[in-house]
Amino acid sequence: MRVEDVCSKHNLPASVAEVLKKSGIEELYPPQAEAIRRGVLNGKNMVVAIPTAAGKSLIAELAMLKSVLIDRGKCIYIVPLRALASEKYEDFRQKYGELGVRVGISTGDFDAPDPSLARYDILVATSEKVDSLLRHRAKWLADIVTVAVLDEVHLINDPGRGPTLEILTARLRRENPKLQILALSATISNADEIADWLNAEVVTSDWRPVPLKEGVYHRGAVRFSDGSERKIKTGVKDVLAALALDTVQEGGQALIFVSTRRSSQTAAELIGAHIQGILTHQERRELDEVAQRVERALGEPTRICKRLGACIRMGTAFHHAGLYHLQRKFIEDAFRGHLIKVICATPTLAAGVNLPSRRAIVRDYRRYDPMLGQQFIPVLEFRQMAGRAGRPKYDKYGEAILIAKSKDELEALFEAFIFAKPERITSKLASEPALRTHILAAIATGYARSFDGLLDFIGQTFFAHQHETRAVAGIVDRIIDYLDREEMIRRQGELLVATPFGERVSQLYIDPESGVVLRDGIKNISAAPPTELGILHIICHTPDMGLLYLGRREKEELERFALEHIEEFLVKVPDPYEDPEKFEFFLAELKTAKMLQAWIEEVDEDEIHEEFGIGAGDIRRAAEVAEWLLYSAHELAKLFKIRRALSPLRKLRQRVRYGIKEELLELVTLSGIGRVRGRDLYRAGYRRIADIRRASVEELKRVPHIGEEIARSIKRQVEQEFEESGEYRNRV
DNA sequence: GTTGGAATTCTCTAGACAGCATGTC
DNA sequence: CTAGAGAATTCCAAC
Repeated sequence: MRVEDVCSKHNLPASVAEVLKKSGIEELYPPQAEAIRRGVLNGKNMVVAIPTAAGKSLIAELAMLKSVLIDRGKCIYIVPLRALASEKYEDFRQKYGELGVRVGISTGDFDAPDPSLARYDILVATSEKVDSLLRHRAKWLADIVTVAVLDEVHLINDPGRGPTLEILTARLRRENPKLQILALSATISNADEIADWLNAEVVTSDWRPVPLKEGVYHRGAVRFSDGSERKIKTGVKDVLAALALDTVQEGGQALIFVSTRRSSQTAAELIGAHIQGILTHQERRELDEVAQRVERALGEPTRICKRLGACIRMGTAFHHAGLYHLQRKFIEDAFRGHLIKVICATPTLAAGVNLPSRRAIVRDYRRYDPMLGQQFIPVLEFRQMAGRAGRPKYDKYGEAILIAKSKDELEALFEAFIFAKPERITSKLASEPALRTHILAAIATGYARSFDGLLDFIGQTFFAHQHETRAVAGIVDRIIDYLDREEMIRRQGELLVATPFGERVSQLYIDPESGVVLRDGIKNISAAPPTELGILHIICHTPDMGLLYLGRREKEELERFALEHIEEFLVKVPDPYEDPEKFEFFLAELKTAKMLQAWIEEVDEDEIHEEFGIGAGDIRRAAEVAEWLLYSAHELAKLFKIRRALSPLRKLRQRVRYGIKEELLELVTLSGIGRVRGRDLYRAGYRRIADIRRASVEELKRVPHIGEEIARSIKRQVEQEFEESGEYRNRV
């Protein structure tokens, strides 16, 4: 089926076909053609469950273009990751911008100036962001959407985030019954069940644009499921290095999936030692540039940065969430550019951005679970890793390889992964934390106003499709009691109404439990001003804050530390003997709070890495969440009129945001000035905005990390400020 | 004593969404 | 209760 014919048949302008032709798309893939035949362009709902890279997105794109260009419709494209959102946003804008289609993006870290759909035809957003938008302007947004795309719907299976996806889908549909829903999924075994729920057609297929050979390595050879075999004879002893080298020698690349960050690092180093030798001079030079960029991604290179740099110079890299996101991006780009030959990654890469490779090696197909020990990873996850194999246009076929250590294991791996059916997706909505949040939101937005209304609302979710709605009646009842008791809602006869507290908690997008913790914490601030540690601990006590891993040897010291600071905590410290488990949690909270404190004391990232066992990426992520919670605490303090708490919370929020001591707060209000440059300026004697106003651009340029551009920019800013008000802000 | 390597014991374990108001290094 | 990789530590032989 040709794109051109599809366009003319469905009244799409010929320019659409031209635009797609430019991206190399003229002929539709079989699953895409199937979707057209089943009526995606006639407004049919559709579930598309096909492998990665089999062209799911284009199906949705055609449907969106039809809606936008012909019916003046508005579309939202919902993804599970920010990185995916920006990838889609760039892609859509680049491809369809010239058709006059206005594309916007809205995620927590990157928001269009006005994410209202009025300005855009297609809005790309994360599911939580869409949920949040619905909470702020419920009806209006849902009203105007004509096409909603749920990318990676199999995320419904995720206990933490799946419920959000169900809820927002149910809300969008109820608000606009004519809404066209397109659900895109990896191959799963119950796509039909989801289709049934959405009243949709199903397209399932195993078809791939680049054929995939799946096999298991054992004793010097890979046995593929099609019966073929490939001997690995590189002369290298280490199996992993041999498998990588084998494909690199023939001009391919390899992605290697391991289960821990540590493994990814050691594997990248080990393989690098073998790859290094076959790099050309040109490649070495370019790799060195990449390595330098990675090392300079954040101020002074830390130990991890240097290790990563060393790997990159050998043509390999490790990739995990401990890295700073820019570093990850550099690595991904260099791999796409065929420069980096091998990436050793944790599962980050399996579900992340598009990054194909000729060979995908799954070394660790087990993962540790604190409850259950080592467990096989889900087939679905293996499929996503394997699906990365095969670069369109470059490789004749892709190879996905598991590594067996014995003959028995060889057979077992074929059974457990290669021939196995992917799991069934099940709703995780019936969990208390998930329902707590969404029930409050439903009441706060007036979407449901009674017990029956709530059940009715839950009745439209995937959960109700898989179970009886009544199965959650008990939990719903308990949650209503809880919300009532904590004064987030009030009962007026049968009617349920949100209090201002409940409403604010719902809009802040925090867990109701977090709202309670923050409220009680700040109410405990007595006459004496709270300490940094006390506030940071409250933040970490909240279920929204992820906690750092508590090492065995750290406990004693933390316990001592807790005792020394026992006066500062704003909650009752649990008794280690009465409730050891709770006490463990407390220590983990304390460790996390200490880490944030180190961050705002401007402790070297390298030192934080050493002491707390986390990388730059982890620090930023924790700081980001903490900042959001500090803002929330501040808002609640306003609501409850706890004046004493306002200023400390405001200051701390800014400090956590930038990772700075209080003395830099003023400098950091300048755009372009953050943790590093702020400290450099301060050290050079520029401690206040007034100092900068007195300095010349030439003088400022002498400060480290400040060049012509930045110097001019901050000069401009301070002068402007002067003109505007005659004095500058003292406030934070 | 020192050194280098093997053997043994010990330790630790993936990922990443959200507010708000504008810009990190 | 579960498992395996990698780091840390101990052990031991050869000098």
